[in-house]
Amino acid sequence: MKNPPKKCLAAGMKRTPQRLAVLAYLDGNTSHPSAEEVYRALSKKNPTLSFATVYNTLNALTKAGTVSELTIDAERKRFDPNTVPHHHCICTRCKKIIDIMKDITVDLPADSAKGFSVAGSHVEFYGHCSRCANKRRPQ
Amino acid sequence: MKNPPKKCLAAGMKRTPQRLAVLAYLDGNTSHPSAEEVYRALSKKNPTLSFATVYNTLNALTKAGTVSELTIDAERKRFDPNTVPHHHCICTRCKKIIDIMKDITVDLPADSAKGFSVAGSHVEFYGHCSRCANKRRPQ
DNA sequence: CTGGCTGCAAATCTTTTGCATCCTG
DNA sequence: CAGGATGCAAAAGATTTGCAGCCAG
Repeated sequence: MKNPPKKCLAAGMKRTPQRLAVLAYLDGNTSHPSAEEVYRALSKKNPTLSFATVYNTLNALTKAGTVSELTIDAERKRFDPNTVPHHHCICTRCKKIIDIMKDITVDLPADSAKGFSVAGSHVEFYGHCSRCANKRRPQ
Repeated sequence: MKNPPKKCLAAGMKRTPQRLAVLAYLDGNTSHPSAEEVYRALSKKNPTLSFATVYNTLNALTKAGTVSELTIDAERKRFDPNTVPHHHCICTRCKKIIDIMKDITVDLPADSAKGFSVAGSHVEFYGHCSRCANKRRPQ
């Protein structure tokens, strides 16, 4: 339960130390980091790591389907190693994003979008996380 | 049904021609335009309109609650004059965003996010719109 | 070896901001 | 008439890209 299977690079992607570092950082990470957060976290131990490589790697991993790009934060892209479809709770106070791994059945109401064929859905719950619900100030 | 009540500027906001133009463009608009689209659409008729004013105005309208800022497109912010909570269908082919004005009941599954108090929710349906479902190429 | 990767810097794109001027209330 | 609003240009932030050198396969 503590060590989910390590992510692997998709076939055809060279196993460079930079890519493996990004992959290791993301693996099992539920903090939905932005590219900058990935860079900052890794540049300490990998002084040569460049911003461009982080972006290139994240984009390559996204294209390969190894990670997902989240459109949840208007200011920047966030990345999620959890590629299983799931939903999110977003704390409007501290901005924390919590994964909801349970299935949620949502049906497109009849007569809503004529002829739209649904392939999937994503639910965002807005509100206060447990910490913020009980405090005056965020986090 | 064709002319929804005209949007008004919030109390305290000066009624400048630029703001009224942005407001008129957005009123009843269901295309979820980005700041650039608003600017491009209006700069033809309002040659003096500046990008900065469009951004300032959109931000002011958002703060006043007159329009909503959508976090649906990873590339840029989009704006929606429809401030009634609603949901969206997103065509993964032509990128069209269709409003779903019907209520959708979504419950946060028990035991999901301990202590999270839900204030609202937003559902995004992914799939193909009617046009794209029947064609080989987008739109 | 060789093409894919990397790091660097410069370029792009989106959005914000400083400031002098303008104009609504 | 005053303070908020505008336009311009520059700044800031996020992301991408060109290119020469490097290294995994």
